[in-house]
Amino acid sequence: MTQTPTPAPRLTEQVQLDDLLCFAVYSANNAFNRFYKPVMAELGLTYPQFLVMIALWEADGVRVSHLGERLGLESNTLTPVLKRLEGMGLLERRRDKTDERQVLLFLTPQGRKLEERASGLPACVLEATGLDPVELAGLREDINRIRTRLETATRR
Amino acid sequence: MTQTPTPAPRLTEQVQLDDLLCFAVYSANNAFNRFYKPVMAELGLTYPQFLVMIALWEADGVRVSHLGERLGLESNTLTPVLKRLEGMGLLERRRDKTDERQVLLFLTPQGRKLEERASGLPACVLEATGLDPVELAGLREDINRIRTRLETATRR
DNA sequence: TGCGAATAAATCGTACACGATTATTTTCAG
DNA sequence: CTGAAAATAATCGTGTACGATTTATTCGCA
Repeated sequence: MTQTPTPAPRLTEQVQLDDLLCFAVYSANNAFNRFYKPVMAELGLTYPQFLVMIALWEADGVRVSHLGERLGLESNTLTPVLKRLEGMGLLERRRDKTDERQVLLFLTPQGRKLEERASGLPACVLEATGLDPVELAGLREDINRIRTRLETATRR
Repeated sequence: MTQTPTPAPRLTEQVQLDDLLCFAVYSANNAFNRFYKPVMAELGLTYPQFLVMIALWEADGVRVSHLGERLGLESNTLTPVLKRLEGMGLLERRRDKTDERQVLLFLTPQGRKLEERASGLPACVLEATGLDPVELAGLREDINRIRTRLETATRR
């Protein structure tokens, strides 16, 4: 009846790299980055800068922390990006007069104008992925569900 | 009959940030990073370092470029990571005697030993995502399909 | 054989991401 | 009314990603 505890099986006996959802997401994110790079270059933006601009095209005059909630980022990441976008003349960072702790983000006319030049992008990406919009929406929801689960599993 | 060409609709009228598959993937990747960070810290690794180790647990003695194909990365990204892992004593970088251009990667005993300490991880992640293995496999395949499509759409 | 092309990895500069800390301003309890 | 706590953004250091270039080595072929 004496029994040595069965050792946990080796990790690589349990899963291969290609079995890991996290690796699929990691690789897909890198692939999106590479795909977007030349497209974004025409706009003079990086991919994360583009995400910031989309958020501001939707609604500007918001606080840095608000933008951060929208993008899932904090000021340590956003501040340098926002300064670069400001340096390009696409937005303005103004301290809120009624609460000087806060910084509000306003698009410049030039920043608004950029939206026109980006209008062809959704179709372009849709074509690259080769998915019909319904499939795409389903996949997006599945991925968002995972993200939510990970977030609740992370904070403790 | 004279007709001004209809202007392309504003990008943010076509899509919201949350409609974008790329943003879902971007956020999910960040979420995975954050989820893994404290777990990886126990192993003394970062998340990308962990991916490298998995690849090497599966097969070591390989070239840098081979590892790069496996991970979808190139030497400009891998070399610094590999040097850190070598500095930690987890692997060795040896120039191939028969072709001095190539660098071969060998796990040290310590590098192999680390695999044991990581054996609990797959279960841990499975629990965090809350998916059953079948769903997870389906989602993984969908994401990989997108990645492949993006890659072929990127090279030109 | 020798030399230009090809291959493999490393190096360099820029731009995120993020934990930890800091600086500034506001809030609020006593 | 005041000083400690909270809120907000910025700063700093480390570690990826990646385009462009560089260095070292091997290959191919005239």
